[in-house]
Amino acid sequence: MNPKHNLKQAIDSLYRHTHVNPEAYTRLVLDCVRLNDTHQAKRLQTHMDNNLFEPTTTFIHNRLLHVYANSGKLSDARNLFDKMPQRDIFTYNAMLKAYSKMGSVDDLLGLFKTIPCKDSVSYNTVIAGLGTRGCVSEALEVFVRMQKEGVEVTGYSYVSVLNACSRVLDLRRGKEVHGKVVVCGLMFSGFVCNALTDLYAKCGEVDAARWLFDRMRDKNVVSWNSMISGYLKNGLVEKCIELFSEMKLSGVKPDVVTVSNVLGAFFQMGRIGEAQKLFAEIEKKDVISWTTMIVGHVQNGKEEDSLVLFNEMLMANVKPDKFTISSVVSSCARLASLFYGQTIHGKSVHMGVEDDTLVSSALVDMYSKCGEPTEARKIFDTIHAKSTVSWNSMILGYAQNGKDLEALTLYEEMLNNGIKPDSITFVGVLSACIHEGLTERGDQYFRSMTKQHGIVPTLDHYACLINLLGRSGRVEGAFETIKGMPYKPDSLIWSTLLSVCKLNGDIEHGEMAAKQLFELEPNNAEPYITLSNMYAAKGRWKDVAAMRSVMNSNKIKKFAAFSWVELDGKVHKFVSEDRAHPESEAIYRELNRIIRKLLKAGFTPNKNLVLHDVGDDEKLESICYHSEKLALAYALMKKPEGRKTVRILKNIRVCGDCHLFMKFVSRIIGRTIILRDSNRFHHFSAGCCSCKDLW
DNA sequence: ATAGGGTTAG
Repeated sequence: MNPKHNLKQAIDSLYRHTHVNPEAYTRLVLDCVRLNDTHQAKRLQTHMDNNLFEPTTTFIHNRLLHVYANSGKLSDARNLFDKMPQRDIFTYNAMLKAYSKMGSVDDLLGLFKTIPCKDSVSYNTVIAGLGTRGCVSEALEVFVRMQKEGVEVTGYSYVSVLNACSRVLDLRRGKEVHGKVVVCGLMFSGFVCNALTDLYAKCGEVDAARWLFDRMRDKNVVSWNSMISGYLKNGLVEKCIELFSEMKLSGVKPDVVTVSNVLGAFFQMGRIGEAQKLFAEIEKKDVISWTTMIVGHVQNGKEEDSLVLFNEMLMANVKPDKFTISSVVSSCARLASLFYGQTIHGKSVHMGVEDDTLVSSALVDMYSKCGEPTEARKIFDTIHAKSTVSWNSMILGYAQNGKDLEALTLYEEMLNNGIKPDSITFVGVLSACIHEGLTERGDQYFRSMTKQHGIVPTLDHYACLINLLGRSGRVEGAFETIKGMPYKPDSLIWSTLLSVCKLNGDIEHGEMAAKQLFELEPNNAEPYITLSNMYAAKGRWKDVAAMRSVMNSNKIKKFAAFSWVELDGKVHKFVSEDRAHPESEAIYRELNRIIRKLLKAGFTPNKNLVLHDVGDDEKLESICYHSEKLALAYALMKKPEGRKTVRILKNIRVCGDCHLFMKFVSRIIGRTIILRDSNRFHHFSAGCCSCKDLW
């Protein structure tokens, strides 16, 4: 029947006897090895200890050690190793294996030094262990030493050392090893050739990899996978899919690794349907293929589907790991779904992965993007070994939520803790300065990047600087910055300039920025709308009309705007002037009630923010029923009582009228509103917004 | 008498 169950029963019966003959132990330990069953191995060892059984050879203990080593049970391995009366080369090699899988590099090298009679296997194990930790020079050192000491260098040695090189993309040293492989005549070994193919592919020399691949006599599934993943890593997505077709014709059966690679290729091309079809065809779906599906959906803006997939994965009894959890957490972040985010947070705690860098920073990001910087901070404070990534997530979280001074304080704290800031850190720091209007301080931070931290500013940082200068009225300075950049300005730079021009009513520079954007992104309606609104603000209706006719003749469509709210775990989506919701009538009644209340309190809709120069009544109509207002009305209607915060999400930037509207609602109706638009967070409370009216 | 070390995917 079930071999694992049989083993358990055999060991159960062992426990009913006190005297056991050595052959029985030998038989059982071999079963433990065959099934790699650490649990039964431990029970077996306990039984031997309890009965003071002292084996005459090292064999049984060595096999137990091997089971522990192979399943990463480092402490069990170490305990057994420490109390073994005699040790031979098999003992040492098994312990080396345990360290190379789990322990520190120091432990690994420390043990290696003490081994009295190292053989080829000892060397190969250490080289492999060093390689998986990215210690290439150490791995190479051991490799050289083994040659000097006359230990036999085998295919195993070459594969391990090549793997070390490819892990850190060290092609120069990899090529030296390649030379040695040729001299030794090991080019016909499949393992060695696969490792070489992988090395060249990973290091960006796809053609060299393909050359080797084409000359391989017996390509196995790993050969194909190495080449397919090489194409994918180098962005040759079509080649990757093409080779997959060739593979199917070759008669080598694709496995779950092949499919995971090809899935990645389909997702990169947005061919989601094909990815789903391919995924459905794999019989044995593992964590990685599920996670690839989840990540692929998130990358293609299908966050809800990624959560559905996550559920299906759990139903299929595949255990998620830290990669899965961090990607579903970021799915929740992008959806700003506090409900699911908290559920998955709970799951991560249960799994014990919440302290992992990947997971914890995703959690900090999730709570921040749900407008909960205080919760984010709680997570941040529990992280044991905070990495640059952890600090970055929290600094950015504060900055996104209008807690700009907290962001800057945290940055100073980061420096005091001796953590090195990186390029991302400064995006957070600079945007905090922008919103606080700290022009001088921001400028200093910008200069400190190169001077004190050796970080080359990217276009993102220049965009922050332009924002910083522009918002303090120095549009000319912002423009000079663009001219002085070591890069060609991209659309981000020009749209940043355009937005500060709008703030300053600087039509001259605004037109210049818009003109660049028209060329860089001919289908983007944003610059047309912004420029048009700038003209409208100055009453230049002729120019407004001209903009509209250009948009019409070039068939430029506004990006569909929508907002959504999450109520009791269900997402409700609205578009402008939406009548599709089943409770539409009630929603409009509620919204009109709110509008009347606000008008009495002095709210004046800002009619200049409408693109079309239509009649005033019509303007009012189209502006009053923007999607975020409908979402707000729905949320207030469904949750009228209590002081609960209303959270609304919007896929594009909030307009000035809606912003003013929300401020009024927070004061007159007395509810806190968190509105996340495509750009940042707006916390409305008592008539004020955390963005300080700059966005 | 028995035993060990290596390649591919997020």
